[in-house]
Amino acid sequence: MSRANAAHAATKALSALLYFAELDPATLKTVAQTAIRREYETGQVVFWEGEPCAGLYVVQGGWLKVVKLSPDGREQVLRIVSAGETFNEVSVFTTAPNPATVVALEPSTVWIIQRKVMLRLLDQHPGMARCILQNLAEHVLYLVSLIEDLSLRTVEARLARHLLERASAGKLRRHRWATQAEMAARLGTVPDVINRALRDMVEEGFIEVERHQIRIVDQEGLKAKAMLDE
Amino acid sequence: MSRANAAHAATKALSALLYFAELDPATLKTVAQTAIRREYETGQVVFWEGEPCAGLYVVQGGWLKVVKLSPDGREQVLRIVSAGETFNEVSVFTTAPNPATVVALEPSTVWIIQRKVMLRLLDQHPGMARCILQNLAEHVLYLVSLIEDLSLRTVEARLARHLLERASAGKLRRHRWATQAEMAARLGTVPDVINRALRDMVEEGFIEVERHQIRIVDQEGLKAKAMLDE
DNA sequence: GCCCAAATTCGACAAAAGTCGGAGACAATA
DNA sequence: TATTGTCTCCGACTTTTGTCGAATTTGGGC
Repeated sequence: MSRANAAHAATKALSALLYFAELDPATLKTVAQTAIRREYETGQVVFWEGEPCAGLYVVQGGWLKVVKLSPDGREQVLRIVSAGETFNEVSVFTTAPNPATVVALEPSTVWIIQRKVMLRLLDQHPGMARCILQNLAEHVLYLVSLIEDLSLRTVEARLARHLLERASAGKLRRHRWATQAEMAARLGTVPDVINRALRDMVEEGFIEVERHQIRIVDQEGLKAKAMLDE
Repeated sequence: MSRANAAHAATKALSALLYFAELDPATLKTVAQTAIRREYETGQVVFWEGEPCAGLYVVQGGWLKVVKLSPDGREQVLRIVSAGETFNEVSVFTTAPNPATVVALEPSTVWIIQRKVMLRLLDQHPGMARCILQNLAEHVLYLVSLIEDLSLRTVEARLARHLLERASAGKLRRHRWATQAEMAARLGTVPDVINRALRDMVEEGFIEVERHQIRIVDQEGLKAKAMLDE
C-alpha cells in the first residue's frame, strides 16, 4: 500500500471512531499521517506486559484480547476489543510500564497513534477529552464488575450472568475463537470448571449447547442461578 | 460555619488538590462556592451502590472505603481514599448508576462538586482533563492488579505482596480501622483466612505481628512467597 | 471425504478457600 | 478498675475450585 493510500485508509478508520468524530478534516488527516498501521495473525502478540508501547491503539478490524498472564500458564482476560474500539489508554496517560499483554484472536488490523500526538490533540480539543474520559470510565465499570464476579460470586453464578448478559433472543452465538478455554479465561477460572458448569446447566434444563451457539431455555432459572450466591 | 467561611475552607481544600492547582483564583472561588461540604462519622455511608450521586467527591480529611457488597454480607474493597484524593469520577463521566458503596472508616469531611460544574471546568481547562485522565488511568492500573490478585494468586501470595508493597523500613503501621477483617475485604477473602495466613507467616519466621504494626523479618522469604503462585 | 490438531468431555482426586463455634485478648468506655 | 463489644485466634469441617490423565468429538485444511 502506498503512503498516500495508507493515510487515506487511516483517515477512514479513524473517522468512524467516536473519539475523532469531532475533529476537522485537516487535523484528522494530520493524525492519520502519523499513525502507524499494523497487522497481526491469529495468536500473534501485539505487545507483552511490561514492554514500552506508548500509543493509543485503534482497532480497524478483527478481534483482540487484553490479558494478564501467570507464570504457570493461566490467563485472565481483562477485555476483548474489536473494530472501532481502542486499547492501551493507560499507557498514554501514565508513565507506568504496560500492565497487560495483547493477543490477536483472529487476523486483525490496528492503527497506533503516538502518545505525544494524542496529548497534543487533547489540549486542542476539549470535547475529545470528555469522550476519552467517558470511555475510560466505562472501562472502569467493567473492571469493577469483573472484580465483583471474582471476589463475590461462584463460577456458576458468573457463567449464568455471562450468558444472560450477552444472549440476544435467547441465543448466544459463539465466535470461532470463543472456546471454553477463552470463556474460562474471561470468567477467571479454568476450562474444566466451565465445562462442568455448562454440563450441570444442561442437565438442569437451563440451557442447550448447540454447534455454534448456546440457547437459553429457562431464562428465569438462569437468573436465579446468577443471583443465588451473588 | 458561615457561608463565606465555608467557601474559604472549600477554596483551601480544593487548591491543595492537583486537579485544581492550575485554576486561576477567580475560577477556583466560583467552584468552591458551588461545592457542598459533608461530614461523616465512622461507619456512616456516604452513598449506596445504585443511588444517583452525580458529583465529584473530594476528600478534605479522614479515610473512606469504596466497596462492593454481596447479599450474604461479604464485601470487596475497591479503593481506600484519604485527604487530597477524589472518588466517584465514574458517575461524573458516565450515566450508569453508581457502581459502588462508600463508607467512612473514620470521621471524614468531603466536598462534592456537581457534575455539571466539573464538565464545564473540563471544557475550559484542557490541562485539568489530562490530570483527571491520569488519575483515572492510575485507578485502572490498581483495579487491574486487584483482578490479577483475585484471579491468579493465592491468598498467601496476595498477603505477602500487600505487606511488601506498603511496608516502609520493614514495618507496616496499622490504622485503627485496619483490622484483619478490613485487610480481608481488601484482598478479596475472609478474616479467618487472613488470620491463618498471618499465623503461618509468623510461624515460618517471615514476619512479626506486634501491637499496632507488622514487622517484616525476612523480606526475601516474603518475596519468594509473593512469587510462588504468581 | 480424510486426517490431524485442537477442543471437549469425564471421573477421580488434591488443594485452596470458606464456614462455624467458641475461647481468649484487647481497647474504649463508664 | 470493671465492663462490654469487638477483634483475634484456633481447630475441625464443608464446599468450591483446580488438577490430572485419558477417551472422544469436532472442525478446518488438504
